[in-house]
Amino acid sequence: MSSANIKHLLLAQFARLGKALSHPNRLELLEFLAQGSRGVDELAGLSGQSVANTSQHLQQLRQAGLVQSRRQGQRVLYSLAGDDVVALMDALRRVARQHIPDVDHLVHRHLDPRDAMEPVPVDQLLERIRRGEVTVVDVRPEAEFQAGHVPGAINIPLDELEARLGQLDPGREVIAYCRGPYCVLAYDAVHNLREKGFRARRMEDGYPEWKNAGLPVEKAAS
Amino acid sequence: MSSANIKHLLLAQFARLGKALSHPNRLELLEFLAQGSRGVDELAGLSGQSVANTSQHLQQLRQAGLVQSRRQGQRVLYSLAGDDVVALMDALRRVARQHIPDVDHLVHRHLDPRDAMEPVPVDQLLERIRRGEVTVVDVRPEAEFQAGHVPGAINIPLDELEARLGQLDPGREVIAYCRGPYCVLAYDAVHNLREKGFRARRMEDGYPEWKNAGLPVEKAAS
DNA sequence: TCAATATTCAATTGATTTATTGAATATTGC
DNA sequence: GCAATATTCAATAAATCAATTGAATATTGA
Repeated sequence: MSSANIKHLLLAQFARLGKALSHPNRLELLEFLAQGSRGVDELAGLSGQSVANTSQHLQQLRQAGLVQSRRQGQRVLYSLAGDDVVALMDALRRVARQHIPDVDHLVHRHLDPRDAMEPVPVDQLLERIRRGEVTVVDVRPEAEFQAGHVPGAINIPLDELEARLGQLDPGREVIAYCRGPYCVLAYDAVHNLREKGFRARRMEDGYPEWKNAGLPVEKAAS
Repeated sequence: MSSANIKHLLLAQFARLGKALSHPNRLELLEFLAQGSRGVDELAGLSGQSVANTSQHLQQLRQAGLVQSRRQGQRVLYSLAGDDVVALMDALRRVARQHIPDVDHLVHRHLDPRDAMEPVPVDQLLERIRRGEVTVVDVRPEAEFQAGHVPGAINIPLDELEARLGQLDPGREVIAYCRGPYCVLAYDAVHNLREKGFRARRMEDGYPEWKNAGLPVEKAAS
């Protein structure tokens, strides 16, 4: 086999990977999976598409090598193929933010300028949690929270934030986080909390990055 | 605008990036561009496709934000949008190698096992070049060499290697490199050189990574 | 074994993508 | 201004992809 042929075979394989990343639905599935294993039905619900459609997208992701599946009883659980997939998605987001004006624009328009200036770095946060200096709020839906979350965090999905403000100590700073650096839930939460008079900041990055950094993780009792 | 809408707008933008990475021809163009600026005509020649086709792929890459173009006289010069694009391609290759059995297989089948074991790390190499301990051979085509290469390297395209063995000092170790960690030219060169009795190893990674690491670069006089 | 649940397969339709071709545009050198 | 060169645009046909629908498969619990 000639070098040129090998080169083109390799390029074809890389392109298959790119193709898997070329549909919004699949990217959304990858984002959910970055938070933990999920069944097809569950993913269909989270992404708001039909089960059959979800299944087909998942199979494309699996054929591309981005996710893997294992059977557990009646259900088939999907999960990311490895941490390097998270790194790949991160590289994708980074390029998008850097070189597509719309992306940077969309993100910035939707956040209080101070939020952008004061994200809490992940490494400092762990120490502050241990000292009990901050209230950490996970604003993702309950299902995602139960699959794994930052130790000591309490789960208040964004929808319920206003109704459950009473659970928060007004004297302590609140740190909000969600699915990742581009997840806007945390931005919205910080914005709302500040309007109510809380000191609030968002965690830089989200749960997938936290988990991926090897930091401790807490799970709901099953 | 609701958070959900923003999220889907962002996903659509990320997907556009993925789509740009979903065709082998475009990936090949990106690999050439990782070595320096090139004109459309030149890229068409290098990748062996029509000029019109090349132009259209380049425009897709530009719309996706992966490359940029500037006019210089009659020609339009294309180049990568930034270093993060190299990082993205690297993440893509890494995932492919890790999770697509064929890719790892293709790469390994084509190299002498010792080559895999003894790649020369880039950081050590610079010092050894300065001390004149090694002969560095750039096995890429001449046009790519002239656009930029490792300081002190000599250019012997793979085709000409056998005919030009006389230019190499048999007493000095030869280090071969080409376009990147997946470029097979360097593997082939090392293999051929060893058959002729030379001590030869390949440089880990290739010219784009060398340049991207901020290491010194030499260019042909223009 | 049988019904119930979860997932996958298969077939269809409409939309998108690719390579090719030839024409159109922009810049240089005369 | 005019010819020559480099690049881009526009239109086409073949190929591929996405969402929907209904059927098929596999596992659990009775």
